[in-house]
Amino acid sequence: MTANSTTDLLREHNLRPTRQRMALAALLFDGTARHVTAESLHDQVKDMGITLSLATIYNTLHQFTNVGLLKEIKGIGDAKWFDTNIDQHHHFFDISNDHLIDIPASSITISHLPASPDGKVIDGVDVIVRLSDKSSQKPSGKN
Amino acid sequence: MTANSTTDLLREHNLRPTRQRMALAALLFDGTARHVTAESLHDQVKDMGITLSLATIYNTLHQFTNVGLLKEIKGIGDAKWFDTNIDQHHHFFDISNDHLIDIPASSITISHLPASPDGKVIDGVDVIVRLSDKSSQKPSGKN
DNA sequence: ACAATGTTTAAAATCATTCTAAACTACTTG
DNA sequence: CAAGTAGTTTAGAATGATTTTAAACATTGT
Ligand SMILES: [Mn+2]
Ligand SMILES: [Mn+2]
Ligand SMILES: [Zn+2]
Ligand SMILES: [Zn+2]
Repeated sequence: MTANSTTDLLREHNLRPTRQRMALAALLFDGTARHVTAESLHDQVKDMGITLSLATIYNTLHQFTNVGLLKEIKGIGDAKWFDTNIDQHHHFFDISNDHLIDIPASSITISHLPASPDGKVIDGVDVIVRLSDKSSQKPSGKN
Repeated sequence: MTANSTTDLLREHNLRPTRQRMALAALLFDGTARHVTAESLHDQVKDMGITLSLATIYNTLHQFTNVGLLKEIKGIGDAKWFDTNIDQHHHFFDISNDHLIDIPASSITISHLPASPDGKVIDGVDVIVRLSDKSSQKPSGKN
């Protein structure tokens, strides 16, 4: 991704192309699916020798989310995650290394969902499939 | 639920029937399905005129979880929830009032789940169906 | 260049949760 | 019923993720 297309991306979303936002947008929107936390992103930019405050990371992640460039995922581990895949989809969550893997909404079928309570409407469905290592077996009933 | 059966319940799980644990167990294990956070439970006992510290609520919720009397639910709102329904099941989450409603695992069917990555095994599947009020429509494409 | 507005940042604040260590209570033994 | 021991409760401090504040700084339009 060129510096120029990153500038355009930001401008198209009414965000000034500051040094900080350029760095983060270049990292995030390189075309590959990414799942980051504020901390993981902070560490990633630090590793590239770029210094920017954690508050800016939070600001920027929220701004990107507000303009529809990112989606927020809650309920994974202790921190909030941000997802460059903004399509409605689900996740594998590998608890052994805190990694998220996308599951396209189309590759999962949920049937027999009970009717919503009266006056309520379904806003969305989130499926999280927890993964662990084959070796570290869950304790079974008898032992 | 009698005071005595609450005592027995605690003893069966090697927990001394203290005043605090008796009050919490009586509230939680009355046979109805309950979803609580530490704060909501704290407020509930306070309303009954019982005083006990938030640290004790946390301690007790964890102890009850450890002995299998409760199940912890993560990923709902900002706080941890504890569930008196310890069977594997799913949830409706009403975002307008922060209420959880159980969905029995048997009343939902998930098919076509992609294969787990190599060396990984499925540890569990959590489905959260977000509910909102029929009136408060989500903004649609055109308006 | 100038003003206006948007952005970044260090530092403080917030909020849920956990930890610490001292006071207290329940259970056991004599 | 002591007294001892182990388990429990609690206030308050600590933690960790996130948000807020307000002052410095950068970008944009004129
Ligand atoms: Mn960091
Ligand atoms: Mn409270
Ligand atoms: Zn994703
Ligand atoms: Zn439940």
